Amino acid sequence: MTTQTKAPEALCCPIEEVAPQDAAALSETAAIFKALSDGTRLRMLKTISHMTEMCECNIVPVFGLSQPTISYHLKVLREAGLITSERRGQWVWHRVNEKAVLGAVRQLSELAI
Amino acid sequence: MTTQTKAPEALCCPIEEVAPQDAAALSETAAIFKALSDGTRLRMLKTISHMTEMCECNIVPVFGLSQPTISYHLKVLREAGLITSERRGQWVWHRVNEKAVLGAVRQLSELAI
DNA sequence: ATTGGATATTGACAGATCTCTATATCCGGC
DNA sequence: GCCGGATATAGAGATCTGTCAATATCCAAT
Repeated sequence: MTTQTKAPEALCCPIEEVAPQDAAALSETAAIFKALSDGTRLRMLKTISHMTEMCECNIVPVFGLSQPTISYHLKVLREAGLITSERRGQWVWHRVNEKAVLGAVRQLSELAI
Repeated sequence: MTTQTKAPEALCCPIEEVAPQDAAALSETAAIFKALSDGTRLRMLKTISHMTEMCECNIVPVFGLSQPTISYHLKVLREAGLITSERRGQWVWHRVNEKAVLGAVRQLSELAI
């Protein structure tokens, strides 16, 4: 925050901020993208989506990572709202939350307008 | 990679990996999402998109961050392919690369199928 | 109640990320 | 050629992230 740059009005574009409510929506979207920003988590999502639903015991052997690490990634995805998890007896089943994914898709699309 | 979990065939779903070429595409997509996973960068993208194109001297005063930090974020976005930058005289103008954004949109959409 | 397998949590560590200050580079005008 | 403003790079520090081993918790079956 040191070097103050001053743009000549005639040559540079006028300054315009993102509206506050947009900024709030964007930071929520950023949280979703943060969850999506890891190759392992993306592959997990893709795999779960493809299988419709999966339990962790079947996710673990696929990714070459420890069970706690997979559990951690599932938690990140869950807290971002990208998957839902349901316990059935001993196992916990995970599925992709299409609504959340499509919400992110929409936010992202708007950047290309 | 310690605790081996073994799922009973009858109760758990069969294991299925993501195809290698999909995995490669996904890790490329993850790189784009990594660039999108920061609130500041998302707001920058939104602002640039809204203004069609912007030069850094006008981006800097909007975000309350130092010029080098903005320069860094622009570089991250550029290296992810999300913006293109063109020098005109003293200034560098940035615009959103719609193609890259839409590519990410498509990858993301497929997770919700 | 005890046992064993599935999942979650904790603590630790290496590496990445974001931010700054300071400085360098680039470019147009004088 | 020099100066001043715009942009880029380098170095440093604080924080966040992904991973593991160890351990705790939960559940069904015995």
